[in-house]
Amino acid sequence: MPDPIRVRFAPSPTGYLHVGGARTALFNWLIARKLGGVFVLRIEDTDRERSTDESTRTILDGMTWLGLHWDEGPVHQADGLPRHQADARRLLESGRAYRCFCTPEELAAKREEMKHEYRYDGKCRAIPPAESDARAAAGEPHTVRFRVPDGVTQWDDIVHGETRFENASIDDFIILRTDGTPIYNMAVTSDDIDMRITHVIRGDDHIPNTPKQILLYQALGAPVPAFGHLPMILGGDGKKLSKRHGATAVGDYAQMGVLPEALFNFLALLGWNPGDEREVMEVDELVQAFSLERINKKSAVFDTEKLYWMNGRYLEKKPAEELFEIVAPLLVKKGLVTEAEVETRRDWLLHLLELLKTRARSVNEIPKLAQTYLVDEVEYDADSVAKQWKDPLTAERLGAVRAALQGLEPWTVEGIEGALRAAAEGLGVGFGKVAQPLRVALTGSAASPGIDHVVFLLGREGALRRIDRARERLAAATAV
RNA sequence: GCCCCGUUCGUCUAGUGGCCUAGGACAUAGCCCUCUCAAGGCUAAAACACGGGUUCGAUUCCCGUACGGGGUACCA
Repeated sequence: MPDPIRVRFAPSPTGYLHVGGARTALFNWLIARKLGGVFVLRIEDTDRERSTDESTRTILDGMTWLGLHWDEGPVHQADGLPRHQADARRLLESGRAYRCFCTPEELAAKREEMKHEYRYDGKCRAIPPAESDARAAAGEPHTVRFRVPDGVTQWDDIVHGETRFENASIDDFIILRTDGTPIYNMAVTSDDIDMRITHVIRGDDHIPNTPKQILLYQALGAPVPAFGHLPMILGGDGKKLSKRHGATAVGDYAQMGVLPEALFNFLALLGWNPGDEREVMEVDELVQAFSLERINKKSAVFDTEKLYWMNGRYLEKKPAEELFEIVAPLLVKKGLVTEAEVETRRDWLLHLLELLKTRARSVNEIPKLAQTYLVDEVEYDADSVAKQWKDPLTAERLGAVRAALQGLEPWTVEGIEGALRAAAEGLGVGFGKVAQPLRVALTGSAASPGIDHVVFLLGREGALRRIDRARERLAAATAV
C-alpha cells in the first residue's frame, strides 16, 4: 500500500474566497477524495498587515458551504515562524544563503535607476562568512538571500508538462526580511516539507515561484513534490476575473441564489472534463471521474449564464423538502408567510415549490414566483390582460368556469382539470380558450404552472374570489 | 524590457497524425410537445490565430509571428 497522497489549499486571508481559489481548493479536494489522500487547509497569514480573522472565517465558511471539508487544519502559517527561521538559518549555515546588508533605500534607488532592467546585483554574495557574522553580531540590519546556483531548474508539471527555467534568470531572492520573518517562498516550502505535501496543485500564476521553491527543497535536502499548475479563471472580457466583473466571491453566488452543488459542478468543469459528454454530475460522480491528467492548460472565462443554467438543473433535481429549508426563510423575510405558516401550511408550500422549482434558475427567483399565490390582491400584467381578455366572451366563459368549480367534488387536481375541460366543451371552445383567460384572472399573468395546479393551490374560495374580481374588472371595462 | 505560460464555435469544451464533412454543452433562432411558461425532444447558424516546415497526409509534431495571460517586491 503506497503512502497516501497529501495535498493542500493555502489561501491568504486577505479577502473573501474567490471562485478561482475555490476551484483550486475543489481540484485538490477531488484528487484527495479520488485517491484516498489527505486534504490539508493552511491559512497563509504571514503578512500580518493584511490578514484578518474575518477573512479566515469567510474562507472557511465558503469552503464548508461548498462541501469542501479538510482533513487537517486549518493550520496557520504564522505559527510555523520558528521552523521557517530555523530552515533559513540552516541554509545560511550551509552557505546556500547569505546575509544581504543592502538597505531598502539602496535597492529602491537601484530599481529606480535601472527600471525594467533591474536585477539584484549580487553585491553581498561575496562577503566572506567571517565578515558577515561579525557585522550581524554587531547588530547591522540585514536580510537573508538565497544563493541561486548555476544551472537549470525544471520539473514535469502535471498540467503543463516539462517546464524549465534558467537559474540565471532567477535573482538571489530574499528568504528572511530585516525583521527576521520569512518571505512567501521560504514559508511555503518550509511548510510543505513539514506537512509532507506530495502534490502541489495551485494556480498557474505560481509558475514563476516554482523553480525558486524547488531550489529551496533541494537546498534543504527535502524530496521535491509533484507540481500541477491550474489555468486562471477570467472575466467575460478575457481579463483575470476581478471585482469589476461583478461577483467573484463564493459568498456572492450563495447570496444570489446559486446552490452549492451547482457551483461545485460548474467549477469542476472549468478547466477539466470527464472525457465523455457528461456535464451535470453529482459530487460522487465527479470524484469517480476526476483525474489530474485531464486538466486543461488554457485559461477559462467564467460564464455566469451557464452557471445559472446548471443551477436551474440542480433546482429541478433537488427534492422540494430540501429546497424548502432554503426557501422558507426567504418567504418569511419577504413577509409572504409567517413563521407559524411555514409549519401549518407546509404541505401546501411544498406543493407550490414542486411547481416552481423547474421554472427558476436561482433560489432567489422562487419567492417572486411564489408571491402571486400568497397575496390577496392579484397584480395584473397589462399585456397579458390585453391579449387574453380581448375576446368579448371572456366574462361569460369565466362565469361558466366559476359555475363548474363552485360545486366541484372532490377538490383534487385531477377533478379540477376534468371540470375545466368539461366547461370548455360545454362552451364549444378549445381548452386554451378557457385556460388562458382563467390563468390571467388567477395569476395576473399569461405564464404559470399548469392551470389545474394553480386552481387547486388557490383553493375553491381563493379561486372563486379571483374569478369574481376579474369579472368585475371586465364589467367595469365594458361599461366605460 | 526580461522570464514563463497559453491560443478549436460568442462562452465552456471533445480531439494525442488518417475515424474530422471537426463532436457535445451554454447562449441564439426555428420546429415539436402543450392550457401558457419552464423543462424535454428535434433542427439550424457558429471554431482549428497566422506563416513556414516535417509527413503520402496535419486541429494534432517542430520553428517563427501575432495576440492574450502571468511573473519580474524586505506581497502572497
